Amino acid sequence: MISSKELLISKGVKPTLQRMKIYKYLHGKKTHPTADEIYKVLVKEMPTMSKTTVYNTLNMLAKKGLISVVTITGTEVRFDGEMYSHHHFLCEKCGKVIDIVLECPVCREKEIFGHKIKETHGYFKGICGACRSGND
Amino acid sequence: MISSKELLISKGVKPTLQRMKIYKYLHGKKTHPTADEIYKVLVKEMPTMSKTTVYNTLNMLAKKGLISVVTITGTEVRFDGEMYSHHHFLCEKCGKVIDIVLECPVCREKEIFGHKIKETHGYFKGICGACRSGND
DNA sequence: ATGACTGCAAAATATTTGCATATTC
DNA sequence: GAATATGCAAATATTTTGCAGTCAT
Repeated sequence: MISSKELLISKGVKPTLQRMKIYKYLHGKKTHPTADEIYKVLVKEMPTMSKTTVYNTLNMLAKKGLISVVTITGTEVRFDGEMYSHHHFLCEKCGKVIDIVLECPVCREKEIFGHKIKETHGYFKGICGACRSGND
Repeated sequence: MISSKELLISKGVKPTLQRMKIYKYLHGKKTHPTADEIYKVLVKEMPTMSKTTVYNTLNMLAKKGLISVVTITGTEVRFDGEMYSHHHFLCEKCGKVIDIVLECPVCREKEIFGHKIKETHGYFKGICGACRSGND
């Protein structure tokens, strides 16, 4: 079991305190927070944390392949600390983004119609189970 | 062959001049413009066209199922006038959003893990054929 | 001391809202 | 003339940028 710190180092990322806090906050979390949500939580325990650093770090971690970007809502970018292949479901009622783990042949493609594929994202939109049964 | 006007009426949308212009601009177009791009084009031939109306109309048409929302970039919402099922490819180099028509078993699902699915979106990101071969 | 990182403030971008005017049935 | 639609301006939300200060090697 490799530590978060070693993981960052192995990808060539200098493990500063801010970066560790941000990465650890995302990793293993089932929610898919925005940069602003992450900032608001972390600034409480680290008052000097700035939003710029949160954005810088998230974009850098995404580029390094350590976290992934979820653009399901369109008006804001959400982040996911889990890198195994999975889809996302957005509930139109409660706004939650839920992980959907399934086999998807289309996601295995690395090239299509001459275009080189680096990332694949599958998004579903609808009403989640909890909202359907009235258990928010 | 049903006209755009009749199509809007059949979905309960009053076919005002502004709405017709916006719908016609999107429908049959292969690009996936933002609200701002649509506004900039249409305001030239119709100087009173306002951005508010463009946003209102696009959101309303999307809700009525006449156009679809493409959230592949995350920082802005794009719109697609074609409603047949297809995926999208975003080129990281030139920024183009390209339609990808393929068979996808996952897209046929109407419910998953108890969640009611209303929409499915498949997004690919990478380098498009033109950028790979240097023909921008 | 050099280069990398952080953080504040301001700018840029995208979208929504309040409200007054105009249009339609 | 009531309801609906439009349009301007202002507000809000999200993300990026410029730059000065800090930290680590």
